[in-house]
Amino acid sequence: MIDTSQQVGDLRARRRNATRIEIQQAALELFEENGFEATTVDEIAAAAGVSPRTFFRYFPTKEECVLFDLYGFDEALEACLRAVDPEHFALADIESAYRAVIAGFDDQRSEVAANFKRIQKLVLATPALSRAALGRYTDKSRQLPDLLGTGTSARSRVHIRMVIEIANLEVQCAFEEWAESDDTAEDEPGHELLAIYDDVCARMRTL
Amino acid sequence: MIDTSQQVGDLRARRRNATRIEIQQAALELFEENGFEATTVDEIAAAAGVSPRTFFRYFPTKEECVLFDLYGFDEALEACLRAVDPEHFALADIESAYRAVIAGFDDQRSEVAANFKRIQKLVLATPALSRAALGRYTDKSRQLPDLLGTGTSARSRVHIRMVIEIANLEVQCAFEEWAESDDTAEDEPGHELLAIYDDVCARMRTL
DNA sequence: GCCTAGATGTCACTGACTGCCATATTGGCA
DNA sequence: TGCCAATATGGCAGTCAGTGACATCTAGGC
Repeated sequence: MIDTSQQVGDLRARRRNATRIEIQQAALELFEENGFEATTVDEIAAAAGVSPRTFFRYFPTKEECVLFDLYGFDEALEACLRAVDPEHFALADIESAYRAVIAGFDDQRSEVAANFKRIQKLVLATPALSRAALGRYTDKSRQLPDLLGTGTSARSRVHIRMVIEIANLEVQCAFEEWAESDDTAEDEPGHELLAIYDDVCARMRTL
Repeated sequence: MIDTSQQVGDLRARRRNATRIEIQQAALELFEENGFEATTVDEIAAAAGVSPRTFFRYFPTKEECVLFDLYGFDEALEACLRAVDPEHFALADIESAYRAVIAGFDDQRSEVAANFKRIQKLVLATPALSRAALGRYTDKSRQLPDLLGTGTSARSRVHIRMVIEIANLEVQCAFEEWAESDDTAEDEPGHELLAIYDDVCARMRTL
């Protein structure tokens, strides 16, 4: 029974993901066309061919239909970080974890990368989305200490959080520079991003 | 004419500030009593003796009636930073600016500090307020580069922003530790905060 | 081809926030 | 003192995000 329901869930999960992507694409087009504020959820739902109520079954907020982690990057990051020893936790550890995720993100052909850049541009241009994206980063930086070390002291928890926040800042800056960078004549967008990320990390060290 | 209106504005501004404080106090009590989400703006307005419409003339959002900078700290910080040379802009510059603001905040007797701690605790306990507070910090980190250097390059603008974000992170951590610290037997709350802040800055250097 | 879980739609509702217009207050001036 | 004009306030109607409840529909497994 459990196996059956899980397999069914697997099929349904794929469908759900497909619907999510459809809604997101409809939303992105409307936001790019008319702006985030001027677009209502009802319009997005209509464009995606679902009811407004269904929209909120897929995304908890209007912002989240842009920011939702469709490709499981958060999970990939956590997997990378679980291998790290919480006692000797340094900035380099998260940096390499992020690096691995960004590299894998490069492997998955440019369609995903293009969508990401589209989203990133929209986020940069929309205050409400910037705030929501920021909230996501911060949520991460508060969840990860709990996930990493259970027996660590309060002092080291703060240390871990600081390290994570700085790593998040690096990623944010890298994504921003990447989104602002010239689109013309880009053969390897993901690699490009990786180079920008490394550069930002290097600059961070010269603080 | 201009002088007159400014003097009138001065008197009215003081009244407006008084009303703002009244609304904020009413809001704080209700939030502490029933929680942020469970409290409606209508209830706050009623408790403060104004109409709901007037509430939104004083604060743009429900969150802002907690976070609004009643004491002009942002302005004080900007004043401290204006004296800095944008070309040789280091983390220590913002740190000392924040330090000066926090110290001045200590001078103004403990009533202000107590209110701040109250607010800080509420913010920590309320996700919606945490996000809004975060947004404020980030807005600052995007405005200050423009304010500091007009002729600086894009590269140094990013550098300035990074420095500011790190400084903001230090302040956030310090405020959090301060709010979480024991209330019992505190003679000098502001000085206490200053010590915590210095400690956080020192720890940040060991990243 | 039925049976049930999960997906979807509809409806009604709350609550934040805004624009508009009428009214009340108040500081400054004749 | 009493009027004028700027400003503050209230009331009202409306938009829109988000939620709960209930009915219906769909599709996978037997």
